[in-house]
Amino acid sequence: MRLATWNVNSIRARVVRTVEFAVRESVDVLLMQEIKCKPEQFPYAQFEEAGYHVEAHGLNQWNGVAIASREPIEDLEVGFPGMPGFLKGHEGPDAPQEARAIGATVGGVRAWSLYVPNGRALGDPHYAYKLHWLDALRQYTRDTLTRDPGLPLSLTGDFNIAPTDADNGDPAVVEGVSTHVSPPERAAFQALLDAGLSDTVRPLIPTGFTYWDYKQLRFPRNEGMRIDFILGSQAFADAVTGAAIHRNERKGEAPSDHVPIVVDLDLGSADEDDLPMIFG
DNA sequence: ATGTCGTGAAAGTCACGA
Repeated sequence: MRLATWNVNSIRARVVRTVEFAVRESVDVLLMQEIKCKPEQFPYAQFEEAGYHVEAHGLNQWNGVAIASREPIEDLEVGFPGMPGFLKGHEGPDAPQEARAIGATVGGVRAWSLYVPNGRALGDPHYAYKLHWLDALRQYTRDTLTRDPGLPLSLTGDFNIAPTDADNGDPAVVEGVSTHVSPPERAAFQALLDAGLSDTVRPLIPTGFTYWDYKQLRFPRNEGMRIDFILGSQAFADAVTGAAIHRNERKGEAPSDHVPIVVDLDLGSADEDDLPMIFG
C-alpha cells in the first residue's frame, strides 16, 4: 500500500494537480491538509472519477483536512479526543475546535491527517495554542498505543515544526525570533515521538525540504523547510519499505507551497495483492 | 517592498492567515 500526505493549500485551486499526482504515483491513501473549504464545497467528483473515496472536514475557508482512499474509509474520527480549540485570538476549554484533524482506518492502518497550528509568533496566543495542541496529540498517541501497542498508527501532515537546524533553510526563520524552530516547539515534537512514534521518511530520505514560502524566490534558491512528516508507530514503521519527497510538485503552474510525501507499506498477509496466485 | 498566495466580504479592493 502506498500512503501520501500533502498540504494542498486549497483543494479547489489544485484539484486537478492533486488527483493527477495521486493517479500517476499510484497513491492508495492521500491525507490532505489545508483544503480551505467546507465539505459541501469539496470537489468530490474528480476524486471519485479517479477511483477514490473521500472524507473531508472543514468549517470555513481556514484549515480543513481530508482523506482520499481507494479502499473504503472506516471508523472516521473528526478531531482527536482532547484536541484543544481556539477562537478570536484566544484559546480556552470552551473554545470551539478548528478543522485540523481527521482520522480513519484504511487498509489496516489507523491514519491521521493533521494540520498543526502555525503559532504565528513567539508569545502570540496562537503559539501557546500550538504547544497545547501538540501536547494533547502526544497524550492521544500515548493513550492509543498503551491500549493497543501493536496498532499500525500513522500521524501525517503539516506539523509546522522544523525539528533540527538542518530542516530550516529559510533565512527569515531564526531561532529566538521565529516560530517553527523554537526549543519548546522542538521539545513538543520530540515528546510526540517519545510517545511511541518515529519519523518513517527520514531514515530513507535523510535530507530535503517539504515546504518553500511563495515569497522571496524561496524555491529557486532552495530556501525551504522540512515541516511535513509521516510519523508511525512501531507496527507502521516496520511495514515501511520505501519513501519519497516529491520536490517536483513545487514546480510548474500554480503549485502548493508544500510538496507530497509518500511511504510504501508492506503490511503482510492483510494485503491480498501479495498472496500467490494459487488458483492460477 | 511584508516583493506570494488563497479565501470571503464587499466590491472593482481589502482583511486575514500562512
